[in-house]
Amino acid sequence: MAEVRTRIAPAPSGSIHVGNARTALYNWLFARHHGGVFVLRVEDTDAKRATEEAYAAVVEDLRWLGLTWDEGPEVGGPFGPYRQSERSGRYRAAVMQLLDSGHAYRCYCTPEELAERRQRALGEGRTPGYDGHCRHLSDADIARYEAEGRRWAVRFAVPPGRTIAFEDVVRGEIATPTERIPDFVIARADGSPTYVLAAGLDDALMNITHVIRGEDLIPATPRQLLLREALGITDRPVFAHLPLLVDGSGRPLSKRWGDVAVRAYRERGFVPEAMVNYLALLGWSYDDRTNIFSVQELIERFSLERVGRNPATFDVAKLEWLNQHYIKQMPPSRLAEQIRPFCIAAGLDAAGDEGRALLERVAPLLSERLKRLSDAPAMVAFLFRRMAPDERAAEALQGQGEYLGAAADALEGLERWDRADIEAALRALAERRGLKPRRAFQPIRAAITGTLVSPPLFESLEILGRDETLARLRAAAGQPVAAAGGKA
RNA sequence: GGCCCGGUAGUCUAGUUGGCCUAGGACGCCGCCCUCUCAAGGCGGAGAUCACGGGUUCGAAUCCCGUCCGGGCUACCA
Repeated sequence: MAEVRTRIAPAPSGSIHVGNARTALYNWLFARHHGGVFVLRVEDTDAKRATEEAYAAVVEDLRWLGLTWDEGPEVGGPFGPYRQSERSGRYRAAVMQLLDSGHAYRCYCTPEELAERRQRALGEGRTPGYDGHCRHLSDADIARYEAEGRRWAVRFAVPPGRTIAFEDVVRGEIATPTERIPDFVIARADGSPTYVLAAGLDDALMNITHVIRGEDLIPATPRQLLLREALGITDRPVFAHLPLLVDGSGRPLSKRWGDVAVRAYRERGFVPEAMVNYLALLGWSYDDRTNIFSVQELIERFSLERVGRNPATFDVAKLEWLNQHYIKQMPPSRLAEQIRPFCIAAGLDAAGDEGRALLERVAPLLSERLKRLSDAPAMVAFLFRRMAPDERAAEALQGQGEYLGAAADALEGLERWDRADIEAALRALAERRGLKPRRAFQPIRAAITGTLVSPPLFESLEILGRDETLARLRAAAGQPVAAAGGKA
């Protein structure tokens, strides 16, 4: 096989949809697996939506996912430009060629006329596609339309009596009689190309060998094949149409259901490794048991043959499980860096060196407790500020004043302030009082963190520091606090 | 309406040259163990008449026919 070339061709309408992210991932994995080229082509022909910010968001998302492109905007390549807005000359030339060769014709029908005929066809139970009205206009008709000042679009003249077939890697053969393909628009009245023309032509011009895209584009495929043929392009790419991603009720993922933008997942504390792993599993499987794949493993194992055919439901719970897995694997120092922005956003003073150091120290306690990076602030807030006890903590503190004072006393004289000695002192105290560990430590946790759920207690106290620990215990005990040196 | 694609537990899926499937794995859920809380980890459990109905066959999730359900396309959107 010649060099494999795949592409992702997003419309820059902001942060990319997770469905497009999956399509991008499969294209990328396929290219990497075969040592081929992954192309990024921006379909920004719809000027209304294609803002620079939206474009930047697309680029940012792809980079975040790690889907580096070998050719495309910002990196260039031999088949550029890679933004369709800069390729209009090529589309125009193709349209002219098709017009000249009789493969396409001018259509003078107005949108109103089309809508009306369409309605009528629907009302009479007929197939609503274009009726070929302008396909064989007489010179007189044309002269009249021109005299009326009508604008024209260009339609492809679909040849009758043929069947266009192609072999879809995931679905097998798909054949379409040309009778079912109405003459479709390839250039709008303003001269701009439609998707079928632009995407199909660019795929050919850029030597894309494997077109991997959503199954919503299956009907576009025979049209693009027809276009290639009419343009004299003899080779054709391999097609693979991926099943759609749907929500819990089987509908395509939409804003109504929840987060559909990749950026939303990043902002909600998911890490790219988890996202990539999860997306890979959504429609593809390697065997009957493996769920965890590093990017390298995905590249080695990915194949279109093992892509499924049925639509997949996006399940945040499984994504979270993977996210937790990758967070657990992360070196603590990296985890500390990753959670820092979330802590800062939550209002914790984690921006400076002191805050950074604090996060470095708690990170090991967090790695097995975070489903999302965004869970971190709530768990570490007590290290940055004193917390008013919540309802359950307040309850646990009832009548514990004397005990908490004793705990403070037990800790005050420690020679070394480390986890092991803190634990030994508090366990000894519990022992003396005949308290079960749970009953002994929860009041202390409540006094220190303001809650009954926190990172492990002894480590937490070690990190908090002696002064602040004693101050909080004494405050909770109702005792005067002797010159607490900690932050409050 | 027409054409196309799909239908294994709540979810993702394995299995599709028919027998190794009394349908395997994972997430989630439930229980137990561990335990200073929460997690993590270990162990165990519930959960699928393989959409439904026929047929072929000694034998079907796997083959054939029909039905139902879901989705896509049917745009001068992509």
